[in-house]
Amino acid sequence: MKFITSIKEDNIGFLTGRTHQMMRRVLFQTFQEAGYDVTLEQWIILKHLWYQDGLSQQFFADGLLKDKSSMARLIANMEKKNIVKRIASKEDRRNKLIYLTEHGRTLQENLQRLANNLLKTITNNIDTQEMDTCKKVLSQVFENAMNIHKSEV
Amino acid sequence: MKFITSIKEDNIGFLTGRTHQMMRRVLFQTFQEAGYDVTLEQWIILKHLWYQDGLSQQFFADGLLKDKSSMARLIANMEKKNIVKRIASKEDRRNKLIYLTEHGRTLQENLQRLANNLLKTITNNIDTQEMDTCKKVLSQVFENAMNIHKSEV
DNA sequence: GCTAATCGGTTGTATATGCAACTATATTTG
DNA sequence: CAAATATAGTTGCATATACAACCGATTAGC
Repeated sequence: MKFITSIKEDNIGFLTGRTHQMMRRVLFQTFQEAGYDVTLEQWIILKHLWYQDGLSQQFFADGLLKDKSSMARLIANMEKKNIVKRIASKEDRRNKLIYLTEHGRTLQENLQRLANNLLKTITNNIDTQEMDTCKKVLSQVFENAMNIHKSEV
Repeated sequence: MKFITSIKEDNIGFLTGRTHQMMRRVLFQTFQEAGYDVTLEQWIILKHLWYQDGLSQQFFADGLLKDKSSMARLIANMEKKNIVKRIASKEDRRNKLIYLTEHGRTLQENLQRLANNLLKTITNNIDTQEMDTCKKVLSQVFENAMNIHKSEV
């Protein structure tokens, strides 16, 4: 895919979108080339499951700010790939709790390594101070946007 | 949609994704509430068409770093809404040139105003210097990611 | 000039996402 | 306690995205 410089934008919205999209692609590509069919979104879920599993779909939907239907399908795809399994909670049968499968657990080490290396490569030539500023600004922009989002409900 | 603080990440990839997603939603919501059924992606195309139309799908695909099939469907959706029309080029009959419809042209003033106001609100409390640093870092991250992307082709 | 390679676009398949409507299961309330 | 309300999840529909396979038009190479 070629990059033609004709189209330029420098507003923060465009830059976050473009950067996110490219990072998303590169991460997926990195996983694929290592033989793992795992998307960025699945990987984010996995990271949390490695830390703690047995949480509900709704928990992830709330925590990651996605619609519950988006989360349902994301998890369904992961179940299809035998990375996770869903088990209805006995305390509250509405909840479906997400657990790693054996296979899902084995992915941790390699995916983590691949992702860490990639992040290192991608942020290698960037000043730490400036990166922190960037993160701070992004967090503030995010919060501002979320406040509008909420207030318009 | 509630925000549960249980899930925290502070790596640049997660932050750009989350921020982009929220800005995308809020922009769409703002347009919708003003009576315009226009997505962020459609709006980006529109901005360039207002500047210059009669360009091919492939031009936009290259310039915005999307697959040509993604662009084809994005433009098709805009055509369905009668915002743009596609006309095969006479010089090179492979090219489909994108033109604004009358209706598409009338959107400019209001959408631009809505988007500008939104951006102002969202970046209101952010230091200009820090915003510039943020943009610089995002651009660098983007380029780094793109170099990996290209190199792995 | 003819064949091969390239290019622009479309379509099928897959993933991610959100809204709305719906089901089933709690919880709240009168 | 029964009825109303709230919650978790699923499904239909719509959008955006990418890859692969394909078609038709154009260009390159011999």
